[in-house]
This record gives sequence, structure tokens and C-alpha cells, in this order.
Amino acid sequence: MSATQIDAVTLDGAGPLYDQIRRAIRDLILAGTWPPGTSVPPEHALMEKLGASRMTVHRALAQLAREGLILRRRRSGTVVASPPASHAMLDILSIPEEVEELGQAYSYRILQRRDGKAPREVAARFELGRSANVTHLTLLHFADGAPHVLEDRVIHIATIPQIVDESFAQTPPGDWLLQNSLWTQAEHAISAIAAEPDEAELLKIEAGSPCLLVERRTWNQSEPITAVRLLYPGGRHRFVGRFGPYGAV
Amino acid sequence: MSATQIDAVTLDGAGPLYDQIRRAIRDLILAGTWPPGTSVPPEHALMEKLGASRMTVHRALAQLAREGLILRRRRSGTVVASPPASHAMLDILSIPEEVEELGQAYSYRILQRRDGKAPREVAARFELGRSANVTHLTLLHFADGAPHVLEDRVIHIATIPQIVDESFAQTPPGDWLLQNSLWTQAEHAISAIAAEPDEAELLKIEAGSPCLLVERRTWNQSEPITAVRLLYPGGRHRFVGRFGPYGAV
DNA sequence: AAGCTTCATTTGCATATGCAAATAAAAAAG
DNA sequence: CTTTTTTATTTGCATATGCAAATGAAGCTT
Repeated sequence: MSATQIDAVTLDGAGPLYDQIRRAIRDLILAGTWPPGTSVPPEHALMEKLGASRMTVHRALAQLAREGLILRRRRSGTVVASPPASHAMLDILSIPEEVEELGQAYSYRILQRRDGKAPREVAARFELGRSANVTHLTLLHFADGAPHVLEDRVIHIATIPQIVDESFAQTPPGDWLLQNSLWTQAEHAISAIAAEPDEAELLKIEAGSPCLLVERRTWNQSEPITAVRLLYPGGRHRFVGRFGPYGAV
Repeated sequence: MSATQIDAVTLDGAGPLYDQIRRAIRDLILAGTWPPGTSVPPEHALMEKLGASRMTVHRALAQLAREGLILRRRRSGTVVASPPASHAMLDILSIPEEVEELGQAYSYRILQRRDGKAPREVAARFELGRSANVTHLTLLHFADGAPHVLEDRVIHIATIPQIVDESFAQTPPGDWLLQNSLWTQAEHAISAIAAEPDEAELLKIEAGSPCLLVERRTWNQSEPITAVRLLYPGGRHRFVGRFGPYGAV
């Protein structure tokens, strides 16, 4: 446990002590200050640093563990957990994974890439100033060689500058972003639309046939990361989720 | 606090004590033994009945409160909470509410009702024996007089026998079921399909135009309650959800 | 009757203490 | 050098204790 780690934990004095501790650590994790794998100070250390009893520290950490933010093991200590890869209903965050779970071979092809100022309608998707620089990508994903989904994506360069040096030759942008950025907020919208002629041609379906449109935007603390539009040929796809009245099962 | 209430709480001896208590109470709530509004015995009473310390009982109850299953107030005590009405992304459980939230006037019309043995394809939707009796309903929901969604629903009579005496003249079946049954499991599937000619006519759209199809099935402890197929005209509807990497926001 | 005060109940929070379980690392044994 | 044993660290669980905060109910005042 390095001193830098524990010194980052500071309380704000608002509300119950155990909750201040919980929030302090949660925020360090969500802000990326403590990336996944970072070891969290042991209860004793936090206890001394914060002047709280062990039970109180324990209560905060136990709750974070229940929420899945940290992993705790006796003797080895506590580490920051990796965010769960997939997430119920609509969290097909990784298309390669989605395809491989269907037992099909995955491949993809980049159709177009442009870097520069965001055109008006693209900027609107993000509620972003038009002066912002973005990378605009169009690509097609295949399952067993057949078109699976058409992706149209905009990435906010200011949030992830290293994107300009990435060719996406090895990893499609969705997965690359999952590895190279941290997101704290996402929004999904799902709707049904008819395929435009150019889209239909790429997906090898009839123009006008029904497609499922998933639009997703992600942010890190109110700073936009990416907006993506995924067009799935209608009949071949369904999104399924299970849950109970009190939450996902 | 009546004796009947507290006597229902029994432990199974498996795992930590606080968790046995938590599960015991949770199960009473989920099974419907303690319906919403029932008052939960105070910590002192549980403490005596179960032979645990107050802190341990408190830990179990505090966790249930965080999960939203119970409501706690100082002095007035603890009561079983009502299940949350709507639920993130796809939990448009009540169509009247959905329409009214859009600021439109809601109405509906029953197109057809048949009671009897489930036809083969209907039974399949439920993974149900063909001998099971079901009520089969078709209805159309309107928003400001315009067709909003087409509903096709099957209800398992054995689970809710009182359905045979219900005309659904006042309340559409979805809402009636919410009030008259308890569900512990639901499954959603969402897909895009082209409207069949008869469906298109009812919804006043072009045959073949894209529609969003939501299929939902609900159970109470593995006993089927209902299966429903909701067909929304494509362009006019989208389902939106927000969440963070660790769960819904 | 309406408002105020007091009282009693119930939950919420924090501490101190002790022991148990898991297990990484060190020590001992072969 | 490898295997076994011991030790020490860290988390997990439960208890006992004390006080604080909220608030329903009862009693009191005017």
C-alpha cells in the first residue's frame, strides 16, 4: 500500500461517516484515479488515516463489494474490480463477443474514416459544440461472413486524444474504447426503422425491410466519449432480458 | 405486530446469520406472505425471536431497505414496500401510464376474447402443456384517438382463476394483472418486424412497414402468469434507458 | 378544539472487542 | 530443491453498548 493511494482518500463531512468513506472510495474508482487492479488500503490503514473504527470502515467496504466495485479476499486484501463486461438487456457493448456467443466467426471491415470538425447533425447527436473535433467511422461487422450489423460511430477526440494514432486494424472501435476509456454514463435508445437503400445494400437485405436501431451514447462525468448507431437486420435479431420486480435477476 | 407475522420468520441455518435473516424476510415478501404495506416486526422483536443481536438484525433489515424491499422510519417502524411501478428501459408495464406520460389521452378497445384450451402455438410461448386453460385477448390501445399499440395476450387461468369473472371493461388486462397478481420473474424480448396486412390495418400504417415488437412473459415462482406481444408502429416509438457500468442510474 | 410539550418507541450510527476463516509468505523438514 | 508446516495478515461475522434523531401518541394549556 503506497502512501499515494491512501492519501487520495478524503472525506467531505456530509452525512454518515460510513457513507462518506464509501463515496470517497467509489469516486476515486469512478474517476479512474484507482484503475481496476489497484489495491485498496486495508481496513487498518483506512481506520488510522480516517480516524474511524474498523467496523465503520468495514461497512463502507462491504457495501462497495456488494455493488461490485471492489473485490475482497482475506489475507490478500482488496482490489478495484474490472467493470462487468456485459450488462443485462441491451449491454451488448462488444460486438465480437456478441457474435462469438452465437457460435459464429467474427470479422469486420472499416468502410470509412474521417477526422475533423463535427458536421452539424453529428454534433447534435452529442449536444456538442460544432467546433469539436471528432473521428467519424463507418464499419460493417460480419458473423460467419454474413453482414451482422452496420455501425456508424462518432468519437470525441478531446476526451481520448490517443485515438488519432489508432488504426483500428486489430480491434474494432467499440472494443478499443472499452479498453482505452472509462465511462460512467450511457444512454440507449432502441427503435424500429426501415432500411435505406444504401444501408440495405451493405447488409444484403431488401431496401425498406425492418431493422432494429440501437443508438447509444456514453460519457465520462458529463464529458462525451462516443455516440454510435447500430443497425441490425430485423428478423434475425432480438434482445432479451430477464428481471424481477426489484431489479435484474 | 401480530404473532402470526413474526412466527413466519424462520431461518435455514445456511451461511451467515445476518444473511439468513435477510433471506427469510425477503422470501416472505416475494412469496406474497407479507404483501406491500404489511408491517415488519421491529428489531427488538426479531432479536428475541431469532436469538440474534440487534446489530445483526439491523444489518439484515438495512440491506433490504437499500434493495428497496422495505421502508423504514424511526418510531413508525418498518413496512413492506410496494414494488416500483416502472423499471428502467423496458418496463413499460402499464400502457395507460405510458400514454399519459406523453401527455396524450388514453383509451382502448377489446377486439377479441376467447377462453379455453391453449392452441399449440400459444402454448409454446409459455412452454406450457396444451391442456392448460388460457384466456386469449386481443386489444388495441389508443393515444389521443390514434392507434398506439396492438396487444395480443394470453393469461394462464390456473394461476389467476378470478380472471374468468373479469370483463376488462374498466381496466385493460395488463394493468388488471399488475393489481391482481404478483410476479417474481419477467422476460423481455425486443425485435423489429414488418407489419402483417391485418396488423397494419388496425394500426393504420402501411403493410410491411417496420414495427417494434416487444414480447414479455411473466411468472410467479416458475408458474406462468401471462405472455404478451406488443406491436408498436416503428418510427413513432423508441425505448430509452440510462445506466452506468455498475447498473442502472 | 387547536396548538404546544413531553414521553416513549423505533431506527440510525459509531465504537470496542473477540474470535473465525482464508491464505500469502516465511520457516522448517525432507 | 521441493514439500510441508507454521505464522502473520486481512477480511468476515457477531455481540454488547451507548447515544442521537425522528416521530407517533398522549397529555397539557389556553
